[in-house]
Amino acid sequence: MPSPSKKSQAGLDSTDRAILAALIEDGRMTNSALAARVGLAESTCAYRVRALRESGVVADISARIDLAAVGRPIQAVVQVQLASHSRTHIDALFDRLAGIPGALSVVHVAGDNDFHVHVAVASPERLRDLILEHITSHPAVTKTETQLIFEARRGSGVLGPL
Amino acid sequence: MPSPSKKSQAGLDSTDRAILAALIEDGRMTNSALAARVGLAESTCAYRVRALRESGVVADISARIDLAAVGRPIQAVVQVQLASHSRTHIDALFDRLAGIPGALSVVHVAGDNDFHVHVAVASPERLRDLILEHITSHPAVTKTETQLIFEARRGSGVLGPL
DNA sequence: AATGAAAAGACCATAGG
DNA sequence: CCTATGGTCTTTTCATT
Repeated sequence: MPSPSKKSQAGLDSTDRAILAALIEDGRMTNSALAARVGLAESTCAYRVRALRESGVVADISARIDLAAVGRPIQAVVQVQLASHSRTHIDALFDRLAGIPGALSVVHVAGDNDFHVHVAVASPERLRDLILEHITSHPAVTKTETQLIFEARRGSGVLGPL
Repeated sequence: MPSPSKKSQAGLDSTDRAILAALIEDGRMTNSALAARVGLAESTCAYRVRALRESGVVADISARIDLAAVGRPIQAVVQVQLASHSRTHIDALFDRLAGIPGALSVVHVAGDNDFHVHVAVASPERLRDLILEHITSHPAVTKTETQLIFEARRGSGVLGPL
């Protein structure tokens, strides 16, 4: 009866964490490889993975693509300041920013600038156009601050020690 | 012979873009499902996907996990200013920041603050500890500015119109 | 929860159009 | 780029523990 599964937090035992780590490393790993790696039978492993996906612990499994290869070699962070912080304005702007073509992520932060928008564009001109057309054109936006990204890297992630 | 493949940029035709879009949506889609979706024979589709991965256009396929579910419900952006902008210092700090446990991404930007570090932590105390231990402790760091993240969303991405 | 085993399905390499 | 064929590996299902 092999199951030393330690629960270190809300419903996730060490086997689940091993599965998560593996799927972060390679989201296309086959179930059999995964089962071998975490030491489960294939059927059990498949069951666990399904449970993790259905419960939303695995939010999605998705390809990351080379931005230069799809014609968007320039990246920037555009910080956006709002005049009004009413819920309605925040929500509306959030939607609008997330919908910008080329927006990779939009973050709503506590601070002087309310949103950080990470964008990828084809050229500096396109960056200007994007900001003018989709951001500063909004009546509630008081200010933007744009920083060119020299290099972006992934961090070591979240499955090391707490 | 059915092949309307329009090249809109460097080596990528519209079929490739359809494949990329599908794999961004669901990186674990089977080759047969993908082939059906983009209207290719399975053999051809598999060939395309392999080419896209080998050429690095598909950088990786990876699971995104719910940060709260793994015990890190607090996110923040920590902006970091450096005293010296020598190549050596930049590189060293970049490595160090990317290695912080809980670091999701590290971005080197042109601006007053040189780095933006996106982190996920278990609690505000852990955030403080992380900053003190891994960031301000570095001799070249002159200043940090930290913003709590209220909400982070994915943008619409890069495969819409240029 | 976890397992093994069998049926169903997906994949790969190959050859030919 | 498509079809078609094997042979192999993978996933799923289910009765059992």
